[in-house]
Amino acid sequence: MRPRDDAKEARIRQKAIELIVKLGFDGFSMQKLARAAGLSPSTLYVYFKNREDLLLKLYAGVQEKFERDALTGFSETLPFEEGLWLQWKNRFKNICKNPLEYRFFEQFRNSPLVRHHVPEPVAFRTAMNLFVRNAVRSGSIRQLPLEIFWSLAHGPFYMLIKFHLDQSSMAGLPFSLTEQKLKQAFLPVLEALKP
Amino acid sequence: MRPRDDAKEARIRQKAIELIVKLGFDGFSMQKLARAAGLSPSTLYVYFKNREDLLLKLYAGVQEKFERDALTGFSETLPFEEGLWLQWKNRFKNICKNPLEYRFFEQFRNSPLVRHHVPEPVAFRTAMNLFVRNAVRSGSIRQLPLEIFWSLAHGPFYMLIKFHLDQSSMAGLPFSLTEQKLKQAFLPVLEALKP
DNA sequence: CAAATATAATCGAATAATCATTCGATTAAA
DNA sequence: TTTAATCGAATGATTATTCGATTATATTTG
Repeated sequence: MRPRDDAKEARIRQKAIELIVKLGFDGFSMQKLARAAGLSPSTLYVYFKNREDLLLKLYAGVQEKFERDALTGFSETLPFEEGLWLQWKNRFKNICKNPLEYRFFEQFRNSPLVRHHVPEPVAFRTAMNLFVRNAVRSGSIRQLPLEIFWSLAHGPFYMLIKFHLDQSSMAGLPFSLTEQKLKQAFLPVLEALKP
Repeated sequence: MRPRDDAKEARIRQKAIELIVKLGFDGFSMQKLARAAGLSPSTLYVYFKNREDLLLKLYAGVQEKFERDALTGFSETLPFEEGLWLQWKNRFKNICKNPLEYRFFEQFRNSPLVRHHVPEPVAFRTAMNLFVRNAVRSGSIRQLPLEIFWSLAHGPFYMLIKFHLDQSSMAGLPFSLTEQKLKQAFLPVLEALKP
């Protein structure tokens, strides 16, 4: 019996993300993917049940990787400022290292496909929420509904990321995010969250 | 000579947005649109040069409407707190009144199509930036790079909108945004921006 | 004012390309 | 020897767009 080639599946996934970021979901097709990955269209169906299954697994894979990497060095018991800053730094690094994956992720999340996505175990989310509860209990931050808290704690971050990836130029020059600028936004966010 | 039917074009635009929100760009086709709008596929090409032209004009139309409505009652010379709160309220109302348009807008902005979009006159953006300059000069807020300022001033808002439209449930119940909750997020944002 | 004309809107059908998926034959490795 | 991976080709459906015929209306003419 012939074994399934893990490297081949990884190549398919990688090429799929590249194509989708370049062409969008509507420009993306199984035949184009097969050509880009250097194999026959029918081989794709060995690794994925169909097109939708491929897209959903792509999304699940990217999400899992981003969440795992965001937890590097993290603990719910970290002091609040330190823990939140670590989250910002981890996510910033991961997005910079995998910009295509992030663009794919955002494209997927804003498409109707996301409704077919089977949600993952809530481990990541509960870790984050535990972190907030500890911070409230220790008096580091004020008590707020979770959605409001996270919008304050991460909203600015993700808008900076958007500016960065779009190379947006609000002032004269195209914007490029650095860890220093990240910090410049982080300190005011702390002010917003203080009790 | 037979006149062009403005109501028909409006119906096409409306149905197109509905279909795209429901099916995504890849599920959306000219034939489906024709059927939904109750006309022949070829009639679409009277009103739009081709599929891409349709999508770009759809986007431009939605953007223009959102920006125009966001300026209702607004002036660059408004006191900072009042002006920013008006922006939040205006945008919140418009999104609640036109959720499909907003979803389409976000889907488009996160797709590669956005690169083919010819940017509009910068009137809106410069109005906003003038507003910030005035606020800095009057000492209402601290001086920050524009991108950092806007990420602080609007990042939390748009994340709340996302929670609202996704009916996200971080706590037990699905999240639904109200003007009161909006205010609850707005006050800390002011803290973040104070000098 | 009524009738004729001009013209763009509209339609249904057709075109060629591309789509997702399948199938039978072949290949490679356990 | 067995068996799943792989392939090339084929399937029928759907795609964007076009075309010639028809329709409706604004304008001009009688």
